[in-house]
Amino acid sequence: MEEMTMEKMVNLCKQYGFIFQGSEIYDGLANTWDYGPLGSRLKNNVKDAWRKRFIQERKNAYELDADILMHPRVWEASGHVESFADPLIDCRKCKTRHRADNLINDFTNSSIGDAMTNEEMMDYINKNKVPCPKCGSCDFTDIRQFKLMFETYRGVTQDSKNIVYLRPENAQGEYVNFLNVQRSMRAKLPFSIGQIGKAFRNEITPGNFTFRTIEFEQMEYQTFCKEGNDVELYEYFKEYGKKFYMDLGIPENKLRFHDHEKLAFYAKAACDIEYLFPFGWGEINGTHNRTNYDLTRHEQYSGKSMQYLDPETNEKYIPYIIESTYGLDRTVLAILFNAYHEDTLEDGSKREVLSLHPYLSPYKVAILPLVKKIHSDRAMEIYNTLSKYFMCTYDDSSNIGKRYRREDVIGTPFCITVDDDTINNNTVTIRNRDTMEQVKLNVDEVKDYILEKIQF
RNA sequence: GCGGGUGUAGUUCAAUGGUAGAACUCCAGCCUUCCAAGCUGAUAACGUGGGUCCGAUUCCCAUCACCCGCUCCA
Repeated sequence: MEEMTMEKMVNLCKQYGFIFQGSEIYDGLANTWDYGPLGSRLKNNVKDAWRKRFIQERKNAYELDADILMHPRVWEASGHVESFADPLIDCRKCKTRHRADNLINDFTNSSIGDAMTNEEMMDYINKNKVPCPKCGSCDFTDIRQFKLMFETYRGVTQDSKNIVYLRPENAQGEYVNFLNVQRSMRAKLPFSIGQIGKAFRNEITPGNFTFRTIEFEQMEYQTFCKEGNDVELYEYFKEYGKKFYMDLGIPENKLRFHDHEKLAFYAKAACDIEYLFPFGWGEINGTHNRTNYDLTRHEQYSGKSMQYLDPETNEKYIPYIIESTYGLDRTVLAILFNAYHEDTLEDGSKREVLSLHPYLSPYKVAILPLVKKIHSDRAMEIYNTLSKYFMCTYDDSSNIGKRYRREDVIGTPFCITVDDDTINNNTVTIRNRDTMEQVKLNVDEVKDYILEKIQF
């Protein structure tokens, strides 16, 4: 069997309407991708699966849909305005790019660069003849601030007073609404707020199809708890995340935990779940113990109390937060790679199959009249009935074998063939994508048969 | 943003300084009662912009996009 490469996946996604290059007719806009008819179905099904596991099936879990645009002070409180911009510097000799602060820190084997302004760093580099780590020369361009947050303007004039940012992460939406959700839902700690939504980062790097894009969607889960419960919850959500991926059909040997050695300023502990992509292990989930850092900062910056009154002990305190973030686009990509395989049939012919969990499949059922002229009308009746319950597709072109193969490669779990028996005896043949087994069912039983099989 | 590579139909590939060719896919039809069969027909491409030239898909330059590597990714 040929190995599935990123290039083949990009082609397959384009060919069958999963994912298209963004703005393709204008030669594309780098690192943007549009989800086509099947891709959006798949993506929405992943979201629904996540909602089911993380909101519906859990107690004390609430969904939120916060705005992308937030008050600029939010990003000062979160630390993004300060730290989400890299001071970049280029070596004129060998053309390599470096972060100026890292250059100084590595040179001095300290962290003095962290506290310096751009001017101070530039002075330091020139005075101390800090060499380029690659070529050893000291001939650098000026420091340029590379802002990782997208900026736009609110109102008619474009000045710094009305800059608003496209959110670089969703988490702050949950944090600023912590008290609203807690009060309106009469929630007691520990409770969780989940949110699915887009975030934007002005990244430099091109990145492996939809793995790394400038606009991306996250499924986030913030659990608010009392200090002391945080360590246990952190471990719990790591495992819960892994279980979620395995429920989606990803085998354990394609998943691993990756603990962060270098922690962000807000985090006490951080661990990724990685999936084995063709380009190597890549992060698809991140679980962080953010302590009470974020709420404390929001209390400082907003002047509003973020304290929780514990009804059991009458204590007041700022909760700890365990964050578990699922990259939706990355999860979809991992699911696609995991699901794709080629089969060799008994007669030696090949078929391409997307063995998606039926819950995730864009179409649950394909309705196929065996002979177009004879069975189309009855098949269309069945389509009209079943499509009230789940996504169906209808195909009457060319021969039946070809239509099976088409459904295989887009991951449709069931094909219903309408033949003379349907017209005479009201029975259809249901063919299973993975096993290729066929069963005969009365038309009236089909709906329940399918509904049972597509549960997550 | 740097270095290298690649841009021809939906996909995979040809050829050519002078009307761009095929296979598969897709579409229409014929045939067909369960796994990519066959037949007929149709649609469909030189990434973009300059330059050289009588004439550029081909040569040159720029640009855009993609791929590999670096850098980056609290």
